Amino acid sequence: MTRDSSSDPRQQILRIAARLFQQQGYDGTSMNDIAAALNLSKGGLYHHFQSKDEILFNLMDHAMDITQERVINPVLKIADPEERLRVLIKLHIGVVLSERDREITVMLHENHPLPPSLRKRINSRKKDYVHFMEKLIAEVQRKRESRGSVNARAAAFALLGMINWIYQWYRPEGTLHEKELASQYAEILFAGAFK
Amino acid sequence: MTRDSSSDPRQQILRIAARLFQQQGYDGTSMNDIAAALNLSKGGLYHHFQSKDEILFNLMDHAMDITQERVINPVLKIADPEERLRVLIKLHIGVVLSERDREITVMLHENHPLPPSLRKRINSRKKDYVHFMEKLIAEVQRKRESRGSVNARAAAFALLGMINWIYQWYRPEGTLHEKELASQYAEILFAGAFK
DNA sequence: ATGCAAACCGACCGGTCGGTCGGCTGCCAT
DNA sequence: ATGGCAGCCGACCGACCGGTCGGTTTGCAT
Repeated sequence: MTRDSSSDPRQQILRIAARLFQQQGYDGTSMNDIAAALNLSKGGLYHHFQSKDEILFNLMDHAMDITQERVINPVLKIADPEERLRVLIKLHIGVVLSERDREITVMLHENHPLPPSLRKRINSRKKDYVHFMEKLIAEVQRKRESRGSVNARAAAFALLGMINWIYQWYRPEGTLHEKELASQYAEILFAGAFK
Repeated sequence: MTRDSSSDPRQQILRIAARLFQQQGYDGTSMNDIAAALNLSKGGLYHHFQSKDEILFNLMDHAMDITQERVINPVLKIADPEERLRVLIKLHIGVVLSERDREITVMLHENHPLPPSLRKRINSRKKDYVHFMEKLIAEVQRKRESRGSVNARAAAFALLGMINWIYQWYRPEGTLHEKELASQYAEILFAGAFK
């Protein structure tokens, strides 16, 4: 198999880089750090990637792949819009909090000036996701015959903010955990905080 | 007047530094950049601040001062809890979007490893703010006799996320603007997106 | 006018960064 | 056996970084 991700050196480099970028930040992580964590020399590392920017771009692109596969695709199989939205919230939170998918928080936090063309490709994928959320919310609104007092676009950004901000404060040793967080956030979006 | 903020060189340095940090990031801005923007040499700049870290700390501390004066203090004058929460949302959004107060977004985004003691002071002020929000939400819940199905703490983090995330996507030339954003977000928190 | 401290300059330092390069090594097809 | 090439090493480069320092300018109190 030519696509074994565990042995593909590029995939492995991205995994390690994601961990380091998340822990120390993009600027705070040198190419030497990455190479050393892989038991590799810097020269050896440059055999697989042409630049640090290329690593960051592929990292972020991979983060969007993860979102596609672990959030969007599963959700698309659900027929009922309301249920679809609830599951989306749960899965999106799961991905943000996942110990494994560190690429996600790197993508959320780092807005390093990538070369414009690469930057546009990432931004475009992000926008697609917002639109997906917006349409889903609008669909639920239609089905619920809500008075339309809330703009679906604003609601999408609100939901995105709630969830994506979690990485800024979440600590595993804290009192709030993934499961309740998902149900709480869903409750807020569906009925507000004061039902 | 010894406390004229417009002529106090330290205040002016912080203002310029905030603008540069917001535009280029903390690591992407050199002490030379800051000095040049002030028509100053690097040596001259070090006459006012001992280190780059000291600038960042004072910037963040100032951001918390702004939050105190422009959000918390005005809100404390309001008697009715529900009205207090609505105004808090509006004022907090105003501060995040303010062209003038760039310190806020720098504080939101940069989590550069400050010396632990300084870091703790900032984190402590942030925590105070979360607690303030949480208590206010709990107060509204009590007054509304809500079924308590939503945890006030989770709601506080959700609200904080919605608002603080705005700087990540907001563009002045876009369709969503400050005023509607405030009313939309208040509506979502109070009654959900599907009333 | 003069003394003095705050403000400032610009050259400089050690160190680190992203990135380069010439050459070595081990595997695989022929 | 051998040619070729992906994978890798480690020494190296120029640029730039945060920070220092000795000396000069400036403005104000006396």
